[in-house]
Amino acid sequence: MLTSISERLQDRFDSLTRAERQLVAVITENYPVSGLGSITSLAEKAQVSTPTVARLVQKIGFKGFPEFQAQLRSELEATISGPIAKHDTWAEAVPDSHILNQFTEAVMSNIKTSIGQINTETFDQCCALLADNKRAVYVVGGRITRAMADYFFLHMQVIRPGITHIQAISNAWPHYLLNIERGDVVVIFDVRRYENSTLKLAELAAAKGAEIILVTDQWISPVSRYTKRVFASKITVPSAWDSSVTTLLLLETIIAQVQQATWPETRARMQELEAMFDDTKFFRKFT
Amino acid sequence: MLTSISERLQDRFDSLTRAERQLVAVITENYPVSGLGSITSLAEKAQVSTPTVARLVQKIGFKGFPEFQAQLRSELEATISGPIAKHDTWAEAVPDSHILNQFTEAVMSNIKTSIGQINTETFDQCCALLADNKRAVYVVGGRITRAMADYFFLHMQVIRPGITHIQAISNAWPHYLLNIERGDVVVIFDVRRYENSTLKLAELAAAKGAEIILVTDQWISPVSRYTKRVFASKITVPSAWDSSVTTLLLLETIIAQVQQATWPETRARMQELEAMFDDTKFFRKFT
DNA sequence: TCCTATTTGTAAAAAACTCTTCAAATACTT
DNA sequence: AAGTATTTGAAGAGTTTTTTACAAATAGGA
Repeated sequence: MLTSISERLQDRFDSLTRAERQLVAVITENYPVSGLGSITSLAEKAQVSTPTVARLVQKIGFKGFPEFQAQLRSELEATISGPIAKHDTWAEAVPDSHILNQFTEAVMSNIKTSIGQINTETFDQCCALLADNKRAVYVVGGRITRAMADYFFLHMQVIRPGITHIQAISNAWPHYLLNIERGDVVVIFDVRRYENSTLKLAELAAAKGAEIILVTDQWISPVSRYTKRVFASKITVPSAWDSSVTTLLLLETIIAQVQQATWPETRARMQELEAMFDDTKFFRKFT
Repeated sequence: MLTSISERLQDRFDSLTRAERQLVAVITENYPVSGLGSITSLAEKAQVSTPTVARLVQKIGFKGFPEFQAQLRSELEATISGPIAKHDTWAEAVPDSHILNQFTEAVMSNIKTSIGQINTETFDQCCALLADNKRAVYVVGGRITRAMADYFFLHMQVIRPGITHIQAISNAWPHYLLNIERGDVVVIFDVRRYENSTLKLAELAAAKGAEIILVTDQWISPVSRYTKRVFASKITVPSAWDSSVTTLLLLETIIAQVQQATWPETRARMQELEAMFDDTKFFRKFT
């Protein structure tokens, strides 16, 4: 296996010349950042000439400076990224090339990117809106996002009263709009291909003074023109389809947060539900 | 004080254009290493043109790409001299203690554990079964898993004919059973609290000689007594609720794999669907 | 539907960088 | 101390990278 650059430099240090040692000292001192600039700047910092640098990297086995730098970058990547990116933990059981691995890696990366970009203030504000029982909540899903909207609705329904699921795709949605009042919350799901009916619905809801929360993809649905509360998830994966995993993660986090905020009031609802399950014997006893 | 590049990018994210957002996603994903190569390689990775990169860095206040890179290096220097481990991408923007972080970390860990435990042979076999058009496929969801079953159904419906969604909770399911034949595939979703009707349905389906695929949680539904094809996901998170993220990831991977396996036959179906969308103008043009 | 504004990429010019050549400087040997 | 071998940097050739100018494509509005 290829050894790291700093190792190679250390190994050959004895056989190097004065100018080269000077150079190695500079590279090692602030490793590996100092090697990431231009060959010129590195030479200047070490007070040697550029040919000296070029010769050194060739000496330790690279075709040229750019190749040396590329290696440096890839080492850096390995250093910086945590165990997740390196898939050390789970790659062992599954061959790298298997789709399970490829897919999981892509999803992990999507999650990291998307969650990192979320503004926590926006997040907290949205949760506060959803936890406010005085505001009615409407959940709007489209063709693709139907399942996500349904999942969100299902949980929120247990947590709080006054929640309604609107299928933006159906003909019935204008009727729901009649009930929307100023201050109500409308959670809109819209990913590519963005749906015209959803956009129209958003426009009307905004006109009625509703607070709109938009859950969308990295390309951002045009619904965003009616609200500042936007959650954009990265959804591209090695598949003919887009991934909803990041979106689901976001939803579950929102659910957890709202649940926590409303716990005192929700507690009773939850217990009632539990009791109902026990009575009906609809479910098996929790194992 | 000068703000960091990733901050600058995220601050202005809303006001950026499509190509620029693509670019930001790539930069952020493997930050900051991806920005340390040439402008050309960065542009290629993000699938945008080099001028787009040049324009973006100017937009966020640099004279040119080299200056941008210099700043990136100096940030890196500051980061590296400190604890490297702290550098997780999402940890920068989100305080450690925030629920977004706790939740994401828990989910990541669930994913790692669950995907690692999957037997690739079982996985491949299941995909092969689902890709076989000669077998009818039935998808069975319960109360909690309804949304997951629906999501799976929605995608499979596009990929292949002969797929049916059964709500195990409804009264209608015995009728569906009549149609099940030897060799048909029944995909059953069952997480705690395991539902009696689902178990009964599995028993009957097994008696008719159906191939059962079970998607369940870490405690494994009793349906497992009727099949060896079991996918168990870890679903515990810091919440009053269980997480479905890992399950969804599994489903999407199966969808991707089946899609790939049946591509030649599916291609036509997909194109027809696309054409329909274009005709109906139901959706907006993909941005 | 057409028109305007914006966005995006192509292509070529400008700039920067990398590498090679060669001669001067240095170190080493006899 | 002189000769030889090695090391080093200046300079420029050749390459790549960055930037700019402009035209095509796209989106949004009338």
